[in-house]
Amino acid sequence: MLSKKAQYAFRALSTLVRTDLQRRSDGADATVAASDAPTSITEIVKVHPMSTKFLETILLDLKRGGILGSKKGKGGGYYLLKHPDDTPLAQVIRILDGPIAPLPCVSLHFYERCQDCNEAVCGLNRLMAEVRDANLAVLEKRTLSDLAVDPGAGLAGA
Amino acid sequence: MLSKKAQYAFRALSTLVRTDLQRRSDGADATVAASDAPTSITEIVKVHPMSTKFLETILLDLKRGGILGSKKGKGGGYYLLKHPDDTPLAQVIRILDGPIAPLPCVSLHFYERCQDCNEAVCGLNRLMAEVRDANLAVLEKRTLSDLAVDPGAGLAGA
DNA sequence: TTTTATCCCATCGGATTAGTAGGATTTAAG
DNA sequence: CTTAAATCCTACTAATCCGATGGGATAAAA
Repeated sequence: MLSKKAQYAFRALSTLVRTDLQRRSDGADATVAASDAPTSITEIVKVHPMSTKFLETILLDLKRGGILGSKKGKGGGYYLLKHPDDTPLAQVIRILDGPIAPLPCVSLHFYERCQDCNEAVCGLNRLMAEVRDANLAVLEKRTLSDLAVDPGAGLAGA
Repeated sequence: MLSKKAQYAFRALSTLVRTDLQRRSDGADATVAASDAPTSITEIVKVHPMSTKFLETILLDLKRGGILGSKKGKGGGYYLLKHPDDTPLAQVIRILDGPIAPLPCVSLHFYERCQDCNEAVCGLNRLMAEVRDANLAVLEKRTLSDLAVDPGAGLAGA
């Protein structure tokens, strides 16, 4: 299960994505830099009601994780460092919740050798690696862009 | 990540599965009932070193969950209620760790409505349902039998 | 100089997890 | 009938993690 941290992160990011895509279409030809249109925590909380202080630590994590940039002082806030297409959901989850794999011994980014079991011979290992791959197939393909799609378009029958 | 409980459960189950398959091939034509060949906690711990008391609570959970049967008293122990092919890994995980879905609002067996977000319109919902389905594709297909396959056979190149 | 922000660190209560303790109950065997 | 070996049951505990909060330092704009 995703932690509250990750859930809140995705909500906040959905707002940042919409802002980012707006900016890209308005200021065509990149006349406006992302760092010139940051969104403050206060603004995000207005859209997604949650603890301001808690969101603060989350956005800081995302910044340290290389997903967000920030601008301090009046008029400051956070902004996406890359195009929303270029940040897979997996990256967000790893920053806030750690491993995606169901076992440390099959984790790609947080690997730990397992005691009491020979990985080459352990049936569970192999199966959980399958689960990991199934997860990553979705989480590495889907990106921040997918968070912000307008559900009014084309989902009627889905 | 799987809890220790679930990990231990899978280890214990792998032993029970091997015993079960053995019995089925030895006593051909079902001359021996599963309840006549139970495996005690003591025996399991000999194979998989872990806290006896902790394993006790785990096997009790699996019994309450409908996966194991038990026989009390001297010579007693636990045994599989069904053919190993007929217990998907998903069932074990749900008993010990609860929901498989990454969010309560996309869980099939542990559904909870999410506050602060309209499910029909929420982008995260849709994506996490995808993740859930990817997980279940593996966890409902793979069964206890897959836990106990002999890795000596046919995995050399895998 | 004031206001509005991010940044940083420490703490805190509650929940969960992993494991323990002690005994009641059941069954087989001597 | 007694003993031994097993499951069953309830409660407890220690440690960790999670969600959240508090107080301030720093930076930038007006």
